[in-house]
Amino acid sequence: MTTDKKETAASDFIRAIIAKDLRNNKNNGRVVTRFPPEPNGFLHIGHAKSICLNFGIARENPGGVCHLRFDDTNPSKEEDAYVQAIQNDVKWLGFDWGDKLFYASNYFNQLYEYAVKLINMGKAYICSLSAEEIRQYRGTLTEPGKDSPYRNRSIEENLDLFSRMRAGEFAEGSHILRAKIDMSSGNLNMRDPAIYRILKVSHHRTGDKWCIYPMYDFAHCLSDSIENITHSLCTLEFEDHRPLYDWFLDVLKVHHPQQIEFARLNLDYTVMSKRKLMQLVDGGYVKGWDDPRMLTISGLRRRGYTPTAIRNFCRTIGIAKRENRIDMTVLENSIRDDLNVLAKRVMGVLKPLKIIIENYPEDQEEMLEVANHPKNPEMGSRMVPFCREIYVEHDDFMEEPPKKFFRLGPGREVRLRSAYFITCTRVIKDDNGLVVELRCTYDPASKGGSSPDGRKVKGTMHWVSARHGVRAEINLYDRLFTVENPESDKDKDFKEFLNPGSLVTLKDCIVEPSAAAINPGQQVQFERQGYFCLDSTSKQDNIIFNRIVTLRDTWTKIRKKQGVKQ
RNA sequence: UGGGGCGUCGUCAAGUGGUAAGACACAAGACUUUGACUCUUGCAUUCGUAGGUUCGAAUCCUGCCGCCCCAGCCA
Repeated sequence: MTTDKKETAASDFIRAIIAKDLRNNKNNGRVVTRFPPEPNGFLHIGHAKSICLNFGIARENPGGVCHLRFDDTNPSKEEDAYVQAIQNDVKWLGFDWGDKLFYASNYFNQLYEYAVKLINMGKAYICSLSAEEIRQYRGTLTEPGKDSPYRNRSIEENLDLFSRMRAGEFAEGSHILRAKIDMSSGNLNMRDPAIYRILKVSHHRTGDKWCIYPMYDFAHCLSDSIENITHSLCTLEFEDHRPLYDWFLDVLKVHHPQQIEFARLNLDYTVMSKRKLMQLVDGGYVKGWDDPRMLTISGLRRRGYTPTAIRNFCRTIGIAKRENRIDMTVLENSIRDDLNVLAKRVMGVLKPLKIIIENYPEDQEEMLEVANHPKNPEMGSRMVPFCREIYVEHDDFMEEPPKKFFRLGPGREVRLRSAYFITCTRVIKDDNGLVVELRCTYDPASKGGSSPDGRKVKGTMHWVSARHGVRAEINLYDRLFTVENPESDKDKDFKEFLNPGSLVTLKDCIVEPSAAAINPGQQVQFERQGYFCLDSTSKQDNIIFNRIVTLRDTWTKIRKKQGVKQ
């Protein structure tokens, strides 16, 4: 079952370009895209945008394919554990690369040959300036750079030096292969960019075979070309790199994919870069890459998000070139939409308040039938135990109820969902004056939740039998940061805006027996509270739920408004 | 005094010369054994701004303003 919104076909400027190319038979009618992550961290919701775009386009076009290619040209940052996690995440999101799994490192030999070819064409040279000197020679944003004194080495010397770089004869940083383009270009990327650097680091796939590694600009365009990619989609910050992407392919006269850039995703109240997410993980601010507060794919999965919800979210936000910052409510809405249809309803009390129903026989217990879904009878019903002692939500009782509060209060009558009407007769407090227990009476005629005399009660509350309920721990998650854009303050580190209340663990929640029996990974709705799932660390004797998202809460809004007025 | 982008509702986003889609948010109301869901209604005489072309401009032209990205041997 799925709630994918296919009826609204995605349409954006990239798909428009591709459709036009197809009409003009530009690539013999082929569409080949690729998703090219660097295996240096976990995928996040921003990557999901790119995954949905690239794999989505491939899926939408007959014969379209999307490659998964690991852009592993910097072994000092990359690990095999990340390539495994990334594959897992892409699959989980619902996409399939078939046999099109590649690595830039697969092409190291070819890339090396292309570099040699460039040298032979007089289009690349070995520069022996230090990193610092290269920076100085590069010029500034407003001033042109200067030619390297090594720029006019002979082809023979360049060839010799390059092969010796490869052979490991030189120290890191002593030499570098550069493209010979234009040191006065207004585009810094064209000022003789680095192509190969010496890195005496072993690579997660090629081991110690190489001690020189190609740079992104060189490796990426050629990898695209080698794989016969037709449309190479990337984010806006690579716009400046496109002339270089084109330069390599034009000079080498090889298949030339079209690079198209789109705006990356920004979401309220979070950060969206692998570097920053890594800081949160490494600094212990969260409990790993899959911490449910993290907007990583694995974090969202553990939190209880569905692939469908994430895909729908990506469709909703669209693809364009302007900078954007999406409301968190859009993401939340996408999971509510999906789970509203799919999730079984159960009852669970987060902050228990005990009620003793004084006119309910002490030794009586009964099973009450409760529907699993209010709109979908096919989801059936279950039997829920009821007895004289029950728990209700502490927040559902107020000793002095304000206007419009239609839950429980002294002398008030409410409905217990699918059970009975009860009336509060007495409030019991502890020494500090805190309400610790309620005494009520019930109306036996109201069994099932309606009264034969037709009288109305405004409030309906969830409840759990105290004798039968199962104790559970529940993690309530809130946004990770307290401000919309934690990265906007240039004087403060983004971590200063971490929300101390982003995780609140409730240890003494009580849930109905059937809730405790759900499968890991299955989502349920605790009525009136929100959507939850079992955490991956949940055990039979220590049940742990994660709150995925709350239900929309009009009452809280009303209360806040009343608060403002007072 | 460099180069590259972008400016349409609070937030996203359609629109590509014919008179401003949709989504989220928000507001009002209906329904309701979840204050949920669902439903109804409202929400840009206006498209950064000033001119120009045109019968007609968010769409074409010009000037101006604002915002973002680029000086890794990261991707």
